[in-house]
Amino acid sequence: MTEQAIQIGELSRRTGCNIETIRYYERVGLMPAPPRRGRYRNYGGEHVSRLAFVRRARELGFTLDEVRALLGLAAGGQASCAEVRDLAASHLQDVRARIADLKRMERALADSVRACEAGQDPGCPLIQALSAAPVSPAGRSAQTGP
Amino acid sequence: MTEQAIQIGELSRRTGCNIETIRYYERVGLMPAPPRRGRYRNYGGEHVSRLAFVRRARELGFTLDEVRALLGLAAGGQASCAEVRDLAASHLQDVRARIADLKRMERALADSVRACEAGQDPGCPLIQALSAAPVSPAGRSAQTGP
DNA sequence: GATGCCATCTGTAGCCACTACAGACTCAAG
DNA sequence: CTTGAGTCTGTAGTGGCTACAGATGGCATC
Repeated sequence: MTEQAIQIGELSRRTGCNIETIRYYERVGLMPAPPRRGRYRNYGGEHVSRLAFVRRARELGFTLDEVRALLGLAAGGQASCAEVRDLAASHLQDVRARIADLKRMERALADSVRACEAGQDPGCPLIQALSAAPVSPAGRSAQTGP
Repeated sequence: MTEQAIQIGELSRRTGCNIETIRYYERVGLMPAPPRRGRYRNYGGEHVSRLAFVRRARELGFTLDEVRALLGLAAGGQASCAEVRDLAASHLQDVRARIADLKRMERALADSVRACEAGQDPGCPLIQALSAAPVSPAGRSAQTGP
């Protein structure tokens, strides 16, 4: 029979997911509490695929809440395709915003490091830049992101 | 006199830094405990610039530990320029790695959303992609990043 | 001098997504 | 019987804040 139950260690090996993380997913309701043999958890094929799904969604940067939503939609047949797409599209916007943020950092950092390497100034240019005052002495500033 | 002390609210306004965050920085040793008038904290110009420094470093994505290091180096004169540059360069590498990670996500997400929009497949292509099996059935995988 | 109101104070708990223990137990092999 | 690997529960820690409860402080107004 190919339908044998596996233990948490084997599930971990098959999905690349940490054992502690698997138990954590169970606690927060992302994974169902599996049946037990004695006190040991017993997983079947459906658990392997569900956990793999979760992991792949996480690798795409979805939050656990979004993953929960995706799991719900995945169970609901193809009627939910539009909802899935919306969720993904909105997450994509997030990701792009984060990339833009990081690119701003990258540019500023690269500039400073280059200035440091040129090394003409009196005092470290990077320290100068951090000490100089674009924090608007009379106004308030906006945070980086929501 | 321009040398008057300000309270935490005014410091917050001048730096754009949340009051609770200022107190948090004091707790974790990023900001010195200022003198007090009664039980109220009293800040001077040096606090304004230090906090502004911290905020700018944070906006560049430095961790609080790195900011601590930068503050130490900033106090140490120009001898430390090389160390500052190294710190910034290594942080720059981090930032670039994170950008690369996010770009991978972005590509995968954009592809899936596009497939969803084409909408030929039986079942949502995004759900299909998450359900399909590139999690290496026989091996283990690496996490996204440290 | 009593009242109202805002600012500030301390201390604690919550967020996210894990990760890391401590200390008990189960089970199979040697 | 012992040993060792695996699993169990429960709790606490990470980073970088943010939010709240409940107590004071100080000033203006009546």
